[in-house]
Amino acid sequence: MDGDSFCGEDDNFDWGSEDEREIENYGLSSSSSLTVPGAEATASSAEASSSVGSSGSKLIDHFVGMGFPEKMVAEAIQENGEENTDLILETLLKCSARSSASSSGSKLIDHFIGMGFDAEMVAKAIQENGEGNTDTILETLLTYSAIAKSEPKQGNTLVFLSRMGYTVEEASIAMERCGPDATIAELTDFICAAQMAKAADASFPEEKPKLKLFDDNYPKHKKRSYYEYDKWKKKQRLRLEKTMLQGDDEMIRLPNPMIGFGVPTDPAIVTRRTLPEAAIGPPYFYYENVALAPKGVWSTISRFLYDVEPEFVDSKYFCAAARKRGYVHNLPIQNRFPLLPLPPHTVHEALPLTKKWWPSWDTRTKLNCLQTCIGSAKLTDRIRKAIEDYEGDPPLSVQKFVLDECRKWNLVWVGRNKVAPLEPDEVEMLLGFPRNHTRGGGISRTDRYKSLGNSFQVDTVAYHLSVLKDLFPGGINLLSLFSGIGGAEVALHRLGIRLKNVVSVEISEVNRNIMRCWWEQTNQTGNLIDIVDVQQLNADRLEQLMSSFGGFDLVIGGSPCNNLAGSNRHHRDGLEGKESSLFFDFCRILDLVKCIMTRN
DNA sequence: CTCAGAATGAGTGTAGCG
DNA sequence: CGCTACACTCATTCTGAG
Repeated sequence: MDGDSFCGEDDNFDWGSEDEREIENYGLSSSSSLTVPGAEATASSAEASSSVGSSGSKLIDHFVGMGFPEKMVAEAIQENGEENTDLILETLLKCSARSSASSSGSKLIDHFIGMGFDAEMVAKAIQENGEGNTDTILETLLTYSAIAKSEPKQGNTLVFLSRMGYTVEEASIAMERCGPDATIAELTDFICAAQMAKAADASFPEEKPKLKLFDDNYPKHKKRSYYEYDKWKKKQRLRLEKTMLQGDDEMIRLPNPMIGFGVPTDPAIVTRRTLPEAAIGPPYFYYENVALAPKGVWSTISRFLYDVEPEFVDSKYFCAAARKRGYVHNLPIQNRFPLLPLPPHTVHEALPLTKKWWPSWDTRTKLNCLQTCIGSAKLTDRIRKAIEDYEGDPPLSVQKFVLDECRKWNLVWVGRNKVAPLEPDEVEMLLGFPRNHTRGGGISRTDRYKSLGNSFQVDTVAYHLSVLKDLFPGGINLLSLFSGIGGAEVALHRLGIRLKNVVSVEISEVNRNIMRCWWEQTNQTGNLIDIVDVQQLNADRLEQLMSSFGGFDLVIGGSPCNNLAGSNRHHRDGLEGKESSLFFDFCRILDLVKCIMTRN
């Protein structure tokens, strides 16, 4: 069943190749020097690898315990020697990939049980889906376990890895090998090493390697198994190794001031940069997310986006509200220009009516980040009551209370002793959207705040995208992922860049309506295609779309920040969180677009 | 059912200071 | 350099009113 295009028929695998040696060393370096994230998992994985090799039989047990047949293990050990467990594992992976098509039902059951699912559940799932399709079996199992609330962590990890494009088999083996507490980074690196071992099977000199992707059913198996991908992963891994060896020095640090490669008011010192070769378009891409994500997240994002260094920018240099975001893109950075007219840069300029009521002891000139929730009426009432007892300035303690709340909720002064949250249209204006962009059409006030809070700051993004105007005088074809209320589209439109064909992927119906509305109101001459779910966007669909208008010039999107954002008390799970892991769909789709573009 | 209000801190980075 | 205090954060979940 498995296409296994990277696992060639050639049995004469060169175990001494350079790649292999890197893999060989990799386990050691990763377990000895990975400090963040997940020191626990590292410890357990180091323990696992040191516990084997003490005796031959123990070694066999080890691999048998991972689900490999004893005979296969024995042969692999004979072939590679006892010392090198990593090489043994590669051999086993290779062999089991080959024999997976003929795997027996009981082996399959064991396989899923080994993943932590209940035996009865597994049997049922296999019966339901047949033995052939492990993917659907897994989905069924995940559904069961989601219902049963059993093993949510493992289930999530598997879903996550599968979303990244790995097969269930690869993922589950990695999970077994790295232990239950392994971080996603460790798991992906493990899988990567295994894939590279397999990729080395394919002879190297081919010049048009990616074509294999399209001859078998890629989207069905989601396997990212082509030469360029492996090359890419190799670079990523080398970089990761380097970062781990050098410790925290290589961790991505936020710039201070957060102006990226420059802002209109503070031109950059850096005007040139050298992009990694793999990052160079077409297409151009532009990825956005919150700057203050948990540690390690931006390293991973950068690593998955061709090692491009993120550009961290605070939108307070573009408008009257802060918005600290990281942008990973391969756009030129010379000759940027801002949208005109320049938006107001202070609260007083943005909201002139507040100036009259603004007390001298509130020294704010900028608002904090515009979020998805607003302060309540009760809070503003408490603040009024706290202040109105005093003739002049309230005591410092009261001032502090009021200021803290004002900063936390972005309250502004709208009357004597009266503060209030921003109105939705004020948020629209601050973010660079046309007035009433999100108003009407059946959207509630709460939803407006939510959609706006999740959006781009248009002036900031437009500044970065402005370089496209000269590059594409005739307009661009745009693939907009996680479009939301259309921040990217609005930015390009305001830059005067014609939108020829826009494929917009957005799961929220109200947001799609907002976008469609804007599209029609602004008399666009191009073509807008809606897609609901990024996960529907597979190779077939992309090829079909791209063949009709000849590829995308720009792939843009900010994937969900839910599990990265500091405001999230409940599920700040990092990139492997339920929503935030959609980042890997951005990567997957960008890779596909890149592939299709280079082929044509 | 929708909608709005209220309660729910941790994680991270930074400025200041000895 | 380490320490401390402080500031800030594209949110989720529950509850009650209508």
